[in-house]
Formats: sequence, structure tokens, C-alpha cells
Amino acid sequence: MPELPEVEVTRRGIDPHVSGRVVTGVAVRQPMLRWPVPADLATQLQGRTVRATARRGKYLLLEFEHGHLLIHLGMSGSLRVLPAATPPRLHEHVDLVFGETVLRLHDPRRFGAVLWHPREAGVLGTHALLAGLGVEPFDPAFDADHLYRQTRRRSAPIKQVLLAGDVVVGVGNIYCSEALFRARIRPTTSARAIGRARYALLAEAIRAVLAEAIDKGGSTLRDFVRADGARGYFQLDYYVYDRAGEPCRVCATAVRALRQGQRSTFFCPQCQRR
DNA sequence: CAATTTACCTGGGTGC
DNA sequence: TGCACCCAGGTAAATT
Repeated sequence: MPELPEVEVTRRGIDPHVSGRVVTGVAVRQPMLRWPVPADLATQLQGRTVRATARRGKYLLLEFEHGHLLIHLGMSGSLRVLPAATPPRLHEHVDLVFGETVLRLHDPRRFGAVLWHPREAGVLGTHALLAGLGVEPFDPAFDADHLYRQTRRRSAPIKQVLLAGDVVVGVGNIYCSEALFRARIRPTTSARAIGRARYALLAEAIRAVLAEAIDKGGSTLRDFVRADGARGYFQLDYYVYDRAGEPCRVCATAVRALRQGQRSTFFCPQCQRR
């Protein structure tokens, strides 16, 4: 599943192929993704230049003079840059053509999204899907004090508060379990029961896990394909994720699995006492 | 009202 | 071989 590291690696992968380049064509073969792809997308983008790429949480952004294109990869989406003449394959739903190359969205489960936010609709941050997002994990504002202050009225388990995305963005199911392990915090612990000192460990653990994954090119768990077409080679050496029953890499205690809000969670009962 | 929980979208993989 | 079922991320709706 694309989490923040995969989205960031994708952004870095496509940026040299799209930044500063003019959209010469748009093809939408399947408009029904998570939401409909705007019917006037071609009209909006034809002849326009991509000024820059950016990322907000797991949203990949293409910045134009007159607005922003939002791309979300959902749980099975990937972007590739290919020669424009390459015939589309199954589940390749949207093309942005840049002369001789094409940026192509592949998304079998269609949980992804392609949306247009015109500049006259206001600054990007006011978009309904972005307005409620928490702070970026690599923003200096993301620290122990932020986590502490934002969780005083949150009785829910820390795992679910992190996944909700309104405190900090980009911490998906896999890296959430990994970060909590590194911070030695049990996923079921109520967010408001955690103090500043332990939140300092957690903030650092989240940054470390995400940075490590970005550095190594993203997880290859399922659908991620590097933007240049090569397989992402990195598979994080998970401490706990998907390791139920296997020995903890630190203390050899059997890793446990549980369900929180329809999501699987993994933790070490010895290393993560509370 | 804010926080929390539940339902939902899709299709690949799995187990019967 | 077919088919019911599980699972995933993130949002909207429902509930507490």
C-alpha cells in the first residue's frame, strides 16, 4: 500500500519528467475512481505547464498556474512514466501526456483519486480533503508538545489517533505499528494517557521510520512501482508488522496481532508494556 | 459539539 | 473450477 514514503518516492520519481513541462493531452479511460475524475480535466490542463510537484500527507500535487491537480494513490495506485505510444494495460485509468512521454495512473482497486482544485476556489489548504489534515511529520512543528497538546481529549487508542490523520498525516497502518514499537508504546494505550517524554520518543520514531523508508525507496509490499518503471527494491525490515507469532527482533518474545477499528495491529507485549 | 465507531468502495489472494 | 470471504486507506455517515 502506498503510504507517505511511497508517495514521496513517487513524487521524486516523476518530478523530473513533469515539472516545467506542458500537458499536451489527457486521457481518462475509467472516470470512476474514489470520486469521479473531473469531466473537464482535459480542457483544464491542455496546454498548461506543471510548475512544480508537491505532497501533502498522501496527496500528490501537481501545481499549475491556475490550480492544483490532486492525485491520491489509494491502496493500490501507482504512477509510471512511459513512452507516450505505450498501449494502456488493464487498470491503467488516467494519462497525462507530456509530448513524447506519458504519466500513467494504474489503480486496480480504484480507491485512488484524481481531482482538480482551481485557483479561484481559494488556497489549496482550504480544499475539503486537505483542510482537516494534521501536521506533516517532517515539519518542525511536529514534536512532543504538538502530540501532547493535540491528544488531551483523545481517549481513543494511540494507534487509531495516529491513523486518523488529523494530528499528524502520513502514518499508515504499517509504519504506525513500526513507529509505536520503536517508541515502546503499546498500540492500545489511550492517547491522553501518554506524557510529553514518551511523545518525544514517538515523534522521533515516526520521523525515523518514514525517513528510513523514503531513503530506501519505499515498500514493495504490493503495488508500488517506481515512477521510472523499475520495481521499488526496498522492503523494510519490519520489527512487528505482519510478524504475528514470530519472535521479536529485540527480545524474542512472540509478536502479537490484534484488530483495532477493522485494522490489523502488531506489537511486542514485552517491549511495549504500556 | 467533538470524539469515536461503523460502513463503504474494489478486486487480488486464499481457502474450501 | 468456482465462489464466498477477508483485507486494505481514507472518507462520510452514524452514533456516542
